[in-house]
Amino acid sequence: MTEQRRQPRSRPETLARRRDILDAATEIFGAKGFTGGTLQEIADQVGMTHAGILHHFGSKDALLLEVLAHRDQTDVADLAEQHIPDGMDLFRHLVRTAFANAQRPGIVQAYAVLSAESVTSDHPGRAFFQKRYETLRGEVAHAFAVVCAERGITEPDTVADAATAILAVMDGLQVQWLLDPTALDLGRASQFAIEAIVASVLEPVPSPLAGSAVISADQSRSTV
Amino acid sequence: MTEQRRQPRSRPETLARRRDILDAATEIFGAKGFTGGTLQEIADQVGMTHAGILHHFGSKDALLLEVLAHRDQTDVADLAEQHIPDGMDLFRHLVRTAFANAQRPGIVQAYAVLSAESVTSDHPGRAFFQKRYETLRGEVAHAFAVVCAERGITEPDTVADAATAILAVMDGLQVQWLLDPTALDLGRASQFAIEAIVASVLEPVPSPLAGSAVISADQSRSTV
DNA sequence: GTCTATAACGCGATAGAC
DNA sequence: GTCTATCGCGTTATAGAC
Repeated sequence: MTEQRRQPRSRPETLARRRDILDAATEIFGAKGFTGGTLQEIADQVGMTHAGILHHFGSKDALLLEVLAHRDQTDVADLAEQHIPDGMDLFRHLVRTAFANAQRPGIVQAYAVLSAESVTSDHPGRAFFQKRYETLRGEVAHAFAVVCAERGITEPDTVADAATAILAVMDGLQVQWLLDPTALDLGRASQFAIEAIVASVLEPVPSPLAGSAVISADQSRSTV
Repeated sequence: MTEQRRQPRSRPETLARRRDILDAATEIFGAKGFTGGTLQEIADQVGMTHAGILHHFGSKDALLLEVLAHRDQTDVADLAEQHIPDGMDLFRHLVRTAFANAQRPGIVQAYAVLSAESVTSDHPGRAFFQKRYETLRGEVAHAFAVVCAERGITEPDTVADAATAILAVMDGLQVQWLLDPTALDLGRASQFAIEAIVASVLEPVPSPLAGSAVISADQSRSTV
């Protein structure tokens, strides 16, 4: 994150053309995944041939990496460069984002599909998402550190788990929502879960599951 | 779920061969996704040609559907048919499952990759995952209803959001864990999140985010 | 900078021998 | 039930005209 904007490109009209391609690629990769989407479809959408796209980006892999970088600097610009909301404001920002995401299923699907696809062997987007999650976990953990410093001490493990869990629940809710938008209210469910996690960090509750050995990794077979 | 086991197949050795193919297909589809995995790779793994696989399953799409059905009836057998843990026991079961999942990344990856891939247009596994999540949400919501009846009344929306969120956080944690197994403890983080969500249903806390308009879907640009 | 043409390959699926 | 062979198509990528 916070990469320098590289601009070694030449003509101004060329840059606009590249942006058209990036937008089309975001849509196609989001709709069909990276493996499923083809240069042909992207080319059709911007009105050129697939050879033209390869002229601009060199290869399909390189195109994906530029799509991810471009989306990130467009979408997270205000969060990463401009002003990172801190402390409790970050959690409010995340909730607002979840409500906003409900209005743009295309972008949500692109991230949901590509992030999960990236765990497959030698996927070109894997390093990007590894770094992305690492950065986001750090930002959320920092917000927890700020609010915890105001109130009391909290276990480092708890903060780490909570930060990971907040990102996880937002992602997981998106997948369920994409599969069936009528099954849940994306914003409301995200707000509920984030508040639950934040609250349990600020005021830890005794485990409601106590009363049976829970910790050991036994031979349970269910996948879920 | 709770499908009748269909056994219109003939020879006993053929059934064993089919099972070999299903296991190999689970591994390949899990490692490379449905679109990315090929019949050739699956065939190599069981020592035959791709034509042989098509003889048994007819098409690649049909093979995926049988993989999903087979995995489901194998893994969730005890949960769905035998004895569905109820009330608080279900949440304990989910936590145990998360710890157990940390010992079998292959299966975890198969579900993570295929469920996210299934949101893409006309994916053959889409209906399966829609139904799967619908069923799981129902089971978790029922567990909430049981524990709520013991203690007090809770909003239906809250129960629905909590049920969805528990499944979501388990899925989302799996993706982050697959991308970097050292970044989080899958079982511990799942337990933390599930306890936080269950606790906030049983003893609702005033929103820790209060103090600023949070609800409205504004023009936030961040994706997260 | 975009095109046409083509190379080189892999895919799923089918046909028919054994 | 498994094989070989092949069809037909789509893919990424390259070469070269304009």
